[in-house]
This record gives sequence, C-alpha cells and structure tokens, in this order.
Amino acid sequence: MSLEYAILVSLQERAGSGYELARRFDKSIGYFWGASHQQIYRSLKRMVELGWVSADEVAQEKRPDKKVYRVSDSGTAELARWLAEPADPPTVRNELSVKIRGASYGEIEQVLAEVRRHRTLHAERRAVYQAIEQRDFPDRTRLSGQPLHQFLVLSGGIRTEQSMVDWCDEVIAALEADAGS
Amino acid sequence: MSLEYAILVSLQERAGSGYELARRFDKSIGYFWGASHQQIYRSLKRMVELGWVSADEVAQEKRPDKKVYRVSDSGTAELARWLAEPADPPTVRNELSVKIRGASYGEIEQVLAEVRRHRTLHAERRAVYQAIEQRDFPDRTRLSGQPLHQFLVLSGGIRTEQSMVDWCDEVIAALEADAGS
DNA sequence: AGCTTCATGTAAACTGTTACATGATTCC
DNA sequence: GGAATCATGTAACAGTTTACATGAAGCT
Repeated sequence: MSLEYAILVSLQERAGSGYELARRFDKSIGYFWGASHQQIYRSLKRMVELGWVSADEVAQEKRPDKKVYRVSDSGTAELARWLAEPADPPTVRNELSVKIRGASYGEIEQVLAEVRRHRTLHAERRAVYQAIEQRDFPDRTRLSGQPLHQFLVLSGGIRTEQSMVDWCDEVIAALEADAGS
Repeated sequence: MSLEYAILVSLQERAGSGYELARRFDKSIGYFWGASHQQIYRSLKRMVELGWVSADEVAQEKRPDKKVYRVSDSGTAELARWLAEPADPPTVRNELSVKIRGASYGEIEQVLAEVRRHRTLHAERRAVYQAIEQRDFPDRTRLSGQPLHQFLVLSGGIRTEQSMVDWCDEVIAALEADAGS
C-alpha cells in the first residue's frame, strides 16, 4: 500500500497527471520509491475510489487530454494518519549476495564480473544523486522544513549507494586475491 | 524466482527438510534473503516438479516424519547457469524515506520517533551480524573459497546496517535541530 | 520513414503476505 | 496445564512485473 502514500506525498508537493507522476517516479521520487506507469495508473484509480484524490480533466492543444490529480481533504488526513504509524524495515533480499554466497557452485569469474558491473551501476547512481545535491542544496547548513526533509532523503540515497560501492570494492579485492593465490 | 536459487545454495551447503530450511532463513541466510515457511514449502514443491531437488522421506522416533531435500544434478547445473546470469539491482523502495520526505504533512515528532525506532532496529541487527563475524571468522585475513564468500556476504550485511544507523543519526540530529530553532 | 515524447490504460503471470489448519513431544 | 519446538501444508489476498494496446505530435 506504500505506493499510494508516496503518490500522496508527491501530489501534495504539486498536483499532476498520471504521466507526470510516472516521470517523477523515474527521477526525484525514484531514488526512494520506484514505480512503473502501470502501477501508478492503477493506484490513482483506487485512490479516486477511496476519495483520497480528485481528478480534473484538462483539455490541451496539440496534446492528448490529461487528468490532473490533487489531494483531497480526506487524502490529507489519511497521509497524516499513515505518517504517524510505525512500519518495520522491509525483509532483506539481496540477489547479488545469494550469488556471492553460492559462487563456489559456479564460475567465480562470472560472479566477479557481475559484482564489477554492480559496482559501476551503484557508482553511477551515487554520481547522479551527488549532482542533484550540488544543484539543489548548495548551502546545506541552513536547511529547514520541507527542503531539509528532501535533502535528508537524498543523503540517505547517497549513503546507500556509497555503501554498496564500498562493499563491491571489498568483494572484488577479496575474490581477486583468492583467485590469484 | 530468486528464492529457489537461495534454497539451492543452502541445500548445496547441506541437505535438509523444509522446516530446517525455514530455520536457516530465520538466521544465517536471513541476513541476505528473507523467506517464510509458506514460501519455502511452495518453492520446494515447485523445485521437485522441475527436478532440481529430490525428497527422501525420513521416519523419526518421537518426532513427525520429515522430507529431506537434496540438490539433483539438474539442480546443480541450473544453479551454475543462474550464477553466471546478470541481474540488475532491485528497485529502491524505502518506506522510511517516504515518511521523512512527507514529514511536513503530518506530525514531525511522530516521524522522528519512527526514525529513532529504526535506528535501534538497525543497530541491533548490526550487533547480531558482528557477533556472528567474531564467532565464525576470528581470523578473517586467511579466508579462502566458501568461507570467504560467506564472510563477504556477512560483511555486506554489517555495512548495510551501519549505513542505516549512520543515516538515522543524521536524520535525528537534523530534525531535532530544526524543531529546536 | 522512424524515433521520442505525451498520454492512458488492460491482462496475465508471478511473487509475497497473512490467516487458517493439524498434531505430537518436550520443557516449565 | 500451557507454551515452545518440530513438522507440514492450504487458501485468500495483495502487490509487482511484463507484455500488449492505442494514437497523435514533433524532430531528424
């Protein structure tokens, strides 16, 4: 159900169409909650039924019509209720770890190649987040309220990616040394 | 489908019953792949149908009968095939981040309380992993092969939890300072 | 002529969670 | 007498992924 709440937060920041929301989930919101356009359209439908959002049909020139969604009073209340509710961290599920743990039942070189590939992917994501940090929060000492919250989430993303890069480096070094001896 | 492969790795290390596997997913394997007993029984059934594992019925005294599963040749081959296959990192989905990003639409104190609770949970997990590290890998410099791979996965778990603890500390300090000003 | 962007959806397959269900033994 | 452990499953529901589906405008 969390996708609904991620959408509520995003629509609370700015009203928008399903398509626009899907774009946001490819970018800014994507670094803490990923979702495809199919999921978003389905969730919006449910949220309209629940009365959490209202949809205004907007006709556009030279573009297809779009429905602009905004959060209703009941949606605002529901978001506040959910924010106060505790939720445990999700179950750990790391496919790369399964492959490393099982490396001796396959070709270690191929697992190593996969770890190197992940190292690159995580370093790229970290670079993207750091670019956003530099662009949007140049003076991070005097942040307050909503911009502070946005910064803190971004900082978590950078920490997570950095931690993955460090771990991949440790794994690569250890497997290379083990293969060479 | 990854659960099947996590089970193959675990059964490759040692044959066992569904119940025993569920215990392992509560402990050692649990720190990189979580699964409930329901999922495990369902997967084992599928894996028998696929011919990846075979089940031997074992009668026990003063205990219910159990089925001991072991990996077949076809399962061994399938695991090796999967290990060589690339797989992208999973979609990021961090519920706590959604709550922090949306904090200004609810009671910040309650979100802060939730961050503090998560800080404790992650620190506890980290302590559990570090205890396993001290117990099972006292001399981590001379590890090789399977024990090395096990150590590297454990090290990833410690890094992840440490990174979450650090992030929670950053968030707590920032939100406290912002509330106090 | 073909690719990208805008714009919205449906449907099937797969994966994961929660609740229900049973029954014996062992420990306190 | 009651809780925990051993041992195995089914069923309903919720959520996610992948594939299919349509159609116009603008750019190269």
